[in-house]
Amino acid sequence: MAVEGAQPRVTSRRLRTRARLLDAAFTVFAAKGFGRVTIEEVCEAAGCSRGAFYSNFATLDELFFALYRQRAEPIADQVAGALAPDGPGLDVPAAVDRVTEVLLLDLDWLLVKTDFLVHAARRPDVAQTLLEHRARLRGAIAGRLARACDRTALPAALGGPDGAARAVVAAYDGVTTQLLLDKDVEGARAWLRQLLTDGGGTTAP
Amino acid sequence: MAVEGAQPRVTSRRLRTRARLLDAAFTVFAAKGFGRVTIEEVCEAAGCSRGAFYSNFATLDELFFALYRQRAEPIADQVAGALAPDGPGLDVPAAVDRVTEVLLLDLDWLLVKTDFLVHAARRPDVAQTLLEHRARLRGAIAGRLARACDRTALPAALGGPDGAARAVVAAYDGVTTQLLLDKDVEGARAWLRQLLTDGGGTTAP
DNA sequence: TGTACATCAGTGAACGCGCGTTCACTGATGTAC
DNA sequence: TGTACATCAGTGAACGCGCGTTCACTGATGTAC
Repeated sequence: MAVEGAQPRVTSRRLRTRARLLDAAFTVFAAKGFGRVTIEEVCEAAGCSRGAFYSNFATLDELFFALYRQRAEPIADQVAGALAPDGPGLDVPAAVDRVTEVLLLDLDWLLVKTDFLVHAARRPDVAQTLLEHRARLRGAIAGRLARACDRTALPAALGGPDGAARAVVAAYDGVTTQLLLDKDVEGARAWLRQLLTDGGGTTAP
Repeated sequence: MAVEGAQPRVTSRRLRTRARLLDAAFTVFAAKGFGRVTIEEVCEAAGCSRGAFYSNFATLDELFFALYRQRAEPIADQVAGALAPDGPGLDVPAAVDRVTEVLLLDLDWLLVKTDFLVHAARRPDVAQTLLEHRARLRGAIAGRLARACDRTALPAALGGPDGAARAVVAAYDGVTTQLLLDKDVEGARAWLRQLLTDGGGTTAP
């Protein structure tokens, strides 16, 4: 009779519906942009009724946020993985390629992520979540750079591993902007590789 | 009797209404984001009827585009002005401060600009306009760097004035992303100053 | 400069669609025996 | 394992608001004399 954790039997059916809604949301948000999507469209793409939507989410905002979490969280792990030591020193070109693979693989995701950014920019609490996610990424990069620091001279202007990590993140953000417009994924990768490899200070003359 | 240029007497009244709509649009778009704004809201903020809106613009999209052009076009000029030679060499810190003043002055504008970016990312023709605007900015920077190039050694990784200009633009874009989240304008300026000043290779040891 | 006129920018009421939201129901899923 | 039951996830019709769009009108603005 006690209400317990108020966890009302999370059935597999429910899980499936939720997953279908999230997948559909990604497709529809990527195609049209968050602001132009209706609940009805998401439901149609997910192949379920609007009632099913309301059974799982209170608002489109909530679905959007859930979608962001679902997709963004694995990415920080993957980046950390891509930076895992492959030896005593840091093979900058290889690491850059691996990280780029994770961060710039999917134009649709960049689109949704940027939608989420402008959304977050107007809601301090959402911005907080995004800042924390970014801090995790930056931390992984800074940590890796710090460990490699004795072998790899970082340009002084960057101000240590922490500043360098900040610069790397800014480079990725900057290249994302360009990428959204020219859709030239290969160009973006090549550019980043050049900037971060030669700029990173690993190559001896 | 001939239709002539079909330019039907652009009255001052019309000009005033149009300007009011554009100003209102900026306020409302900045506050809520393009996707969440209604024609009615813009009209209310502009203090005119919806009929007046339709007399001046066909769609919200059209108004948004007009707003972008109106605000973005002077900026390229201002950046070019801020980079005008103040002597034979290039005073990097001063130039960076002046450009930053133009590009990162107004958080509301960054918000609207980013909205416009994601909008453009889904419409190739709009993206083209934005790419051209960015090319103008980049060209102004590259030109200035080229002229100063004999005195100022650019890091080789950047690949000449053109590549360096690209890097500078990416740095601004990257810092914009961070700025939208943490709203720390002063921090962003300081960071850019450090990165571009010391990284630019002007300071002799 | 003043007046009479023509045009057309802007008004605001009216229409109706699209979509968010609700809710009585149905049948899928999990539980108890 | 099979059956009977209870729950609750998901259905889809219905409601109604908000807003895009239209249009007959009014009065501001510019023109001609």
